Amino acid sequence: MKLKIKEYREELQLTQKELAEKINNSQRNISNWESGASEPDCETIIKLAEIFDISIDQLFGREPQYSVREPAMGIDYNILKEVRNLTDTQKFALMQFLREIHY
Amino acid sequence: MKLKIKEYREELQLTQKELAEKINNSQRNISNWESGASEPDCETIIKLAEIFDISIDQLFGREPQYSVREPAMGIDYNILKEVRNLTDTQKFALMQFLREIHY
DNA sequence: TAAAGGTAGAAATATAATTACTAAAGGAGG
DNA sequence: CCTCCTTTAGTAATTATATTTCTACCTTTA
Repeated sequence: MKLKIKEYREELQLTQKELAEKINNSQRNISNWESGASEPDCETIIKLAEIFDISIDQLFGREPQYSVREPAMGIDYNILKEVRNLTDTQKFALMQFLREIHY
Repeated sequence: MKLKIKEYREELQLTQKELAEKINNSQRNISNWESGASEPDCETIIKLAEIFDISIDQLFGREPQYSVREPAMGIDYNILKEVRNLTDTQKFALMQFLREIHY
């Protein structure tokens, strides 16, 4: 069984190493899971679904289950969704804001 | 991680042995999975969800319908990278900013 | 009380996951 | 073109975990 880890990781533009750090695991394990050489345990499967903000069924490559209630979005995804809707001018303002946050 | 195998098995009024036969496995393994002593692999997890006629999320003890989202395509790479490096506190500030930015 | 069905303890074994080292592949910049 | 750097994956050793086997303990029922 090969979970759809690579697909969702790349969607978030994370490297294997970055994803590994987010779930306290090794880059090599991410590689193994993505290739199907091994499988993450159930606890890790949940972590992955949470980071990708998808259902476990989706991570397993099954049909998404359409939600009736408000989806429990992850904070990263909420931000990305907002950013996508910005105009170029607003994006410029956002970049300035990000610079201020850093320094 | 303890999957909700026992609950759904009993709902179907199956013994561990009967369930084991349905998925070509041993009674002892069912026992181990139910107690949390071990975990079934991903392929078996799918088999179980199919026999119980539930989502994998339900088998994991999550809400029947968790979250669904569209693919995050077309995000500006630089912004995405910046956002990812923020602390949680900074992310909250950013969300505030994003809400204000489009009035 | 005996017998049968259902489940789980303990220990040995088998199998799989994880790690560590490292090399290949692909880009960025000199 | 060359070199450095990043990203990913091959191999093999190690570690961890699942699985098996044998069996004992319940509970039910005749």
